[in-house]
Amino acid sequence: MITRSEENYLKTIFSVFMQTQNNVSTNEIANLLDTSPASVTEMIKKLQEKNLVIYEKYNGVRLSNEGETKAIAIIRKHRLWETFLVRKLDFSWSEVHDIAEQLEHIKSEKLIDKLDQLLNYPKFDPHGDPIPSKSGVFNYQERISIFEMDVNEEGIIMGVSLDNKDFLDYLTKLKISIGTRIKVIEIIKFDQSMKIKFDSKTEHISKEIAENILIKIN
Amino acid sequence: MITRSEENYLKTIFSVFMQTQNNVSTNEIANLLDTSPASVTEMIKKLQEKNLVIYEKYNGVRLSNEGETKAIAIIRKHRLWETFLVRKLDFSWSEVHDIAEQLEHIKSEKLIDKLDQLLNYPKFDPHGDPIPSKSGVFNYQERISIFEMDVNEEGIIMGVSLDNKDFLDYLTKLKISIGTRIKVIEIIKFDQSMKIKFDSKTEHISKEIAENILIKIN
DNA sequence: TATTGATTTTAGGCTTACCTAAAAAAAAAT
DNA sequence: ATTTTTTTTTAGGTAAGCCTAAAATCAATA
Repeated sequence: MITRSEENYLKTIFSVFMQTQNNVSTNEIANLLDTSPASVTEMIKKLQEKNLVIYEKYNGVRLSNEGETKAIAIIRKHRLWETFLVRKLDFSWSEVHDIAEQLEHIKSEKLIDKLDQLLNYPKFDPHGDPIPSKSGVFNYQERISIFEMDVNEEGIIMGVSLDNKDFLDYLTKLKISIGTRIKVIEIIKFDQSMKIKFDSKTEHISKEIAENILIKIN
Repeated sequence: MITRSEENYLKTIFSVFMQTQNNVSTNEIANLLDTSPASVTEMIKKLQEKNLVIYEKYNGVRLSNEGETKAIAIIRKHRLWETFLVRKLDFSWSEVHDIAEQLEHIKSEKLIDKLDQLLNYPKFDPHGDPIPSKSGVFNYQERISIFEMDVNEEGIIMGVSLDNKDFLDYLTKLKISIGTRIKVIEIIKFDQSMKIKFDSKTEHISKEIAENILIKIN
């Protein structure tokens, strides 16, 4: 049996490894899970005992195949629950993260299969992140941030790289959501803020905002 | 903050007290929660510290008003989730108990409110048990077991008093469900088994089965 | 290359929720 | 009314998952 805490470690190691493709450091895990490095070392040893991670002292950790399978299953559950909360219970995309953090630990394969079916086998969650299939396959979509776009370039918003309530609420206020087609009008050199056009109106967004909105280029 | 384990104790104390109207004994809680009497004593003390129970050594325990409010909220969550699983995810009534045992501990008032709304504020769960309202009010329904009925008496099935998979699967096989109108045809003195008629067919059920099917008398 | 600084691990503790065994109290039976 | 049985509590222990402080190792720089 895998505990809730172990699941959180696996999920964290998975997502950091995804981004860096490098062994994940003790400190980084500690920061992300808001715990002490000492606790992380301890837990990593336990996960190693269970053959869920590959670990060498002072050299960071990465998931074993078995650990990766488990991590993907948790991410699948998290994203399916988020999709359910938004689509069926009318939550906004800024509210669902914390609830899904709890729901992702519910143990019932059948429940997830039925949820998947109810939602008609969604490929992306409300934030535009891919939902792995039951067999663990992700439907990746090449995306870049608005910040990486040039003046006059156009794109369709495909997701966000930050799951923070204030950020998402601000996007909602601007009426920016997944599927919105945008065009870069101007880039202000001084602070790297950007003027963008969408739905026939122009808005001015900061660098921080631009960096966290992801688009697919045509 | 109230832990998952504490919630399970409150729920257990509540449901036993409901049936007996007496202080609940340490042993009984231990049996129901499949734990040792010593652990129960320990936990009860903790709940007393938190003002969730009223306890006197060697004299059993009952819930305080605050404890009762908490217990009812958990039961509400459990029964709403069961209703959701059956109605929206097509689970059978025999499958939902264990999953709801997990889901009932999810902490989000808004989630429960939205679930309640999605299900159109149900008053009874799939087993015929009342779902307390948000304010904690139960919609009681006087019920007796088939076992208490006399020959030729009729009634409508309103629920079951046992949430056991084999029992519920058997009822499903017999095509007995909530709403079914039945009539007692014969009572076999020897083993107290009963012949009952419903949907224009006659079935023979044991005492154990009859005791756990609840009807409302006309 | 030696030293400084950052990271990681070890050592020893704490809390929660369990446990068993023994003691104490209550209830039942003689 | 005393003894026996049952129930409950106390005492002392365990594992999981966290902690801090100190030691060990690694990395960076003089």
